[in-house]
Amino acid sequence: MSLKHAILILLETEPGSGYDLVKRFKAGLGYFWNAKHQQVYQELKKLSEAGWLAFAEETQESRPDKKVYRLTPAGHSELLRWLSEPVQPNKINDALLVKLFGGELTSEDNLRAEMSRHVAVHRQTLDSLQAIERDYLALPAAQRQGWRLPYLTLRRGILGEQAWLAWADEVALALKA
Amino acid sequence: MSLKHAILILLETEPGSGYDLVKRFKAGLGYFWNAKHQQVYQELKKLSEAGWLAFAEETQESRPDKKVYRLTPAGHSELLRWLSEPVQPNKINDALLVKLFGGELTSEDNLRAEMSRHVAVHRQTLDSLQAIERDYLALPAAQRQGWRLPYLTLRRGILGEQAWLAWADEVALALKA
DNA sequence: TGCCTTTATGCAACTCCTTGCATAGTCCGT
DNA sequence: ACGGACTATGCAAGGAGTTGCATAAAGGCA
Repeated sequence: MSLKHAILILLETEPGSGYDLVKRFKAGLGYFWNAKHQQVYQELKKLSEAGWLAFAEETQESRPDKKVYRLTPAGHSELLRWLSEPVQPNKINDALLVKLFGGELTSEDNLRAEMSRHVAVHRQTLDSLQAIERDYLALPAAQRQGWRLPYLTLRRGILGEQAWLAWADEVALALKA
Repeated sequence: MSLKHAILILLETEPGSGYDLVKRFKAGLGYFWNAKHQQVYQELKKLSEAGWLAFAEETQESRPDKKVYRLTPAGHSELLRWLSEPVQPNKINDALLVKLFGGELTSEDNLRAEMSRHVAVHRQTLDSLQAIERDYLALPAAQRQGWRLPYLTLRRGILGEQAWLAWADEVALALKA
């Protein structure tokens, strides 16, 4: 759906290679849009064929050559078009909840163990989001201004993870009884 | 991934047709696992071919005939196997956040309008989850016991939607300035 | 010297999921 | 009498995303 447009947004800010984009996904957008390297490369190819991106091959010494992609005017207007139209509310597919829903068929120990694995992951995610938040809040106000929208997405991550962990406490209580 | 197992869980509780399952998805599991009718039918076919489900064709008068699916012993043990092994933490793909992340390229009016559309959806979801919660809490304790695990998944939905709406308030504040 | 990680890209094959179309009788409201 | 919603299933085609493999050179560590 919007992997296309996530890529356009990242390249609009700054041109880069597929490899680059994967790293940038991990650093920022990655908290709410996941993509493996394969998908990024495939999408870059499609976006070039559609005329939304152009690339220049850069030969490098002591490193593999790379393709640096940037938006074409058509890509830019496609991005503006997409931004102006409504996006679909998100659909949730959460295997953990499927498991819990059917949890009567397995042991509570199993469910508790599963929950602690997930709690560990969510706590770590929350920690790293909060570390990013601290860095952001330490910036001078002028610089904060430029990142205020990405910061709102970060807040979504933080509030979401906190709610998740609060829920996990409820579950822990219920599974103790 | 686990649409297969969501179907196995539903049919383990009670056999049913594809059409049935779609309705049951909407009524319960649907808040955390989405599937269109096509996917359900396709999956039922695959699960039968894999030997995890068996079906009986029921001819009906004044209604189309239907296929009633139920678990085979192989399906039952596959379900137990799946429940005993860890599930992957959920990955998030949220187009709204992509849009907000790149929101500098569009107007704040546009972003505010987008947010209110989504707020409306989330408020409605929260309402209907809370209605289900009220019904659950009104049951006698003995009956509540049987639904306590599905109830925990409902709580996830409620806490998640509340956190989403709290975030939306933060966004509204930030976009006002 | 040998192994792992990083840089950098991609094919092939697959599964998962969506979209559009098709069929066909019943029941309900207007 | 007609239109719409409900019951019930499915094909065909395509888009989205995953998994496994392949290549290849540089730099760090033991």
